[in-house]
Amino acid sequence: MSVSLRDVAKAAKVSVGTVSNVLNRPEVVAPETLARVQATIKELGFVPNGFARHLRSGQSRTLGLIVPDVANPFFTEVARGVEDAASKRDYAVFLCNSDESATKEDRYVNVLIQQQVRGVLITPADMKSDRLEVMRERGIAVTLLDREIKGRKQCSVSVDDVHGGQIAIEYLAGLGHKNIAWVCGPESIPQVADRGAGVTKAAKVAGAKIETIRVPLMNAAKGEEAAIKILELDVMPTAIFCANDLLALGVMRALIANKVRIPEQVSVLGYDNIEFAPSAAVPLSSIAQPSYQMGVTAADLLLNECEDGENR
Amino acid sequence: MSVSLRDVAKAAKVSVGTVSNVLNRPEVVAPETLARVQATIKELGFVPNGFARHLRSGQSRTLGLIVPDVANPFFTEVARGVEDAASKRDYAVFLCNSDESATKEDRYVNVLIQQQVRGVLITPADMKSDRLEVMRERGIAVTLLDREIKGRKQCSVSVDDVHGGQIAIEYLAGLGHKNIAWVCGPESIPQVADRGAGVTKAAKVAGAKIETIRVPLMNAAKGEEAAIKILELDVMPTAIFCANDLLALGVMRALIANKVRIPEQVSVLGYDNIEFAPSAAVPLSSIAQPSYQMGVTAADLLLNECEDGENR
DNA sequence: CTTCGCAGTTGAAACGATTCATATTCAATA
DNA sequence: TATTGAATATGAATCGTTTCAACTGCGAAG
Repeated sequence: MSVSLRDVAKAAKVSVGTVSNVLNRPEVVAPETLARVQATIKELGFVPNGFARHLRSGQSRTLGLIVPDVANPFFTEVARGVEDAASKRDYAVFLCNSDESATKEDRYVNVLIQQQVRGVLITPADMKSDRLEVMRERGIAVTLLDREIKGRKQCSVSVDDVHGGQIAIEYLAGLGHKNIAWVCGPESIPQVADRGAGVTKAAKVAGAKIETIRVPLMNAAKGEEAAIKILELDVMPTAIFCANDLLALGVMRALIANKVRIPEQVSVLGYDNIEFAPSAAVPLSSIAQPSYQMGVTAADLLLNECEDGENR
Repeated sequence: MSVSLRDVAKAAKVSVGTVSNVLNRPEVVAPETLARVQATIKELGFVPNGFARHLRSGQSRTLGLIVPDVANPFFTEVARGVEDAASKRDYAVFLCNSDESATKEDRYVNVLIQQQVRGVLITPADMKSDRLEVMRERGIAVTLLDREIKGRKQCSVSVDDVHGGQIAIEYLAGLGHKNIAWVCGPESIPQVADRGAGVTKAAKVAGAKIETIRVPLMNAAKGEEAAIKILELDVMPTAIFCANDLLALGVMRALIANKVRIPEQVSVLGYDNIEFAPSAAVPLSSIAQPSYQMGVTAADLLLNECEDGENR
């Protein structure tokens, strides 16, 4: 059915080895042979079989990218960065969605191993598993995205979330706010914990009072709930800092429904600066993360590791 | 380095054929042999090499999904649907982002052919190319997503956009609106053209007057521009229907900035019902598309085609 | 007139699975 | 006891590439 390298060789009256050279090391083939073989390839519409191609060397030109939520604009931005960087170096990317579920994550890790990906970029759903170890052992390079494991030799790309939390509070304190609500998710998410640490640290320096409102999930609906809790406080804060933009959008929605004017009566600050933040009816201020750049950096780091290993 | 089927065979003291059977046709293997081999597989951490695996049969268990924009929530929803349906049938999905560029699309089609995907779901950037033909010839099943090609035998999944446009106008007319603005993108996008046709048709029936505002791109910034144009009209419409939610969000933002109250003074209706529509500070009404379901349906359709071909 | 080196080319072996015709075992039947 | 057949297990051939040692010409050096 499909045209094989052998067919090309026969049609161009050369050996299979020569056709392979035309594909992979054109500089060693005599110019006229090269031209003739290339013409034949085009004529027959030959596309090399990726399976067989790297079966021998055991090396593909594909990467895996496992994110906890493709629907989160933050991660789609990261994915674009990864994809662009990979494309530039002629790699293709398998984008996988773990939905924060360890089970799905395991499934995908397995699929990626079967597909013999060269490396994997992952934001792991949990930090305990030995998944990463398993991949390492198979010689698959792994880079962590937006999550870090202390005490392990392991590439990772993440931003300084402690610093991010600090920036936020410093910004609000600079506007004169002394009474700030901090709306966040579970402490178990490292980013939340880090941003929280930054908040505490900066609040102490600025002499601001922080009221922490913790919700179990970081989406708009939970943001609304958080806003209700804030409205019930004895002393209404003058500013609200949310651990991500979805929370912030929910908070704003509930506040507006309760006739609270933003930003006149209360300021709201988000985190991530997703594409929709400025598109909200009341534009949301937000701490930006260099999401696209994180993707690019992570992919480059990973590919460097892959190709380093090659020359050893 | 990596554990091969042969290693497992040796360790379990059976032949390679038996190990292969354990993997693919466990019912023909004697229970105790089965157990022993499975134990060995687990012990050695063996994961079959996908390349070699389907080299023989020429059939992988992977699909490709090419969308014009992963950052668009509509497409991420579709992607989730595709992924879930594929997972259920034990297929993995390569998610590719063409950015509406024919060049990137070509690149990905090639990558997918090399990866020997079983089938491809695609929302083609342009309708002229012979990409689809090329894949067909190689025996790769193709299903169109949200775009249709007339006069070709070709599976496709899309919603009736003419009907969608009609529904929108009927809804607004039912609320008493007789003077409606239709904010849309270029006529060259089939969905826009179809929705426009529905708008015209329903307006005639309802006796409503339609003012068409056309912008070159369908994002929030262009929505703002459209709103400015609407404010400059001699007769201000009482309702605005936008070709997608991003446009609608932009329109709402500009209206609010100009002290127009929604929905008291003017109603705004979007299309797609993206996740952020209800999260906007003024919740946006929107014509829903069954995006997730479209993904599921398309994937099932494609897989049926793939597996049909198998039994011929 | 050898010998050497170089550029180009060749084709068999290898990669790691699946497949399938063949072999083995063992119990039931003649 | 001999024959048959069902249930299992075997292992060589195969898929489409890459790799690499060996080969072929051929001009230059000795």
